[in-house]
Amino acid sequence: MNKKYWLVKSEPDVFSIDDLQKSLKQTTYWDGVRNYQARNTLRDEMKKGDAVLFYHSNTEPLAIVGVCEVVKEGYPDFTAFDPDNDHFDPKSKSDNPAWFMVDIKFLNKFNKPVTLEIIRRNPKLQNMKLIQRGNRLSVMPVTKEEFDEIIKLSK
DNA sequence: GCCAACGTTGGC
DNA sequence: GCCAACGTTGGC
Repeated sequence: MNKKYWLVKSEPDVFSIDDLQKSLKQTTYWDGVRNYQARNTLRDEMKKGDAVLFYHSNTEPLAIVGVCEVVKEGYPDFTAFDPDNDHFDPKSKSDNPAWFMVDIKFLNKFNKPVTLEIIRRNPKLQNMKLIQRGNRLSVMPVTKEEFDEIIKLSK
């Protein structure tokens, strides 16, 4: 089974890589994704052991800040069922869930965050979905080559 | 099924 | 805080 590579975005004010590192077992459920394309990725494509780049959005600096891994594959995002939860969605029923999530575990935090600016300037990273115009996906695929290049840049 | 209005994302 | 880009909603 070939390992795959992904990138997830998070606003550090809401949930940062440090929050992940401090979480119980350094693991969290990746809830609140309410976009169908990202939902399909979470539900169908992300597999245990896949590597995930952790990106900080809406902050300074905008950067990929570390790596985590998928430890539990797609299952219903239960926060959609709870009317008191910010991510509540009445369209999603427990017997027919609309939204899914995976569990991710902290692996490491980069000594040198790889900023959006560095990524934009790197010829090998021009095809990353992250820097494509108008990209708003919060979960997206990354190629092995892109992943390896990001790791190289983080050292 | 079209498309205008609206809400959200996220870089700047 | 602004606003471009884009997804979703809902009237028709």
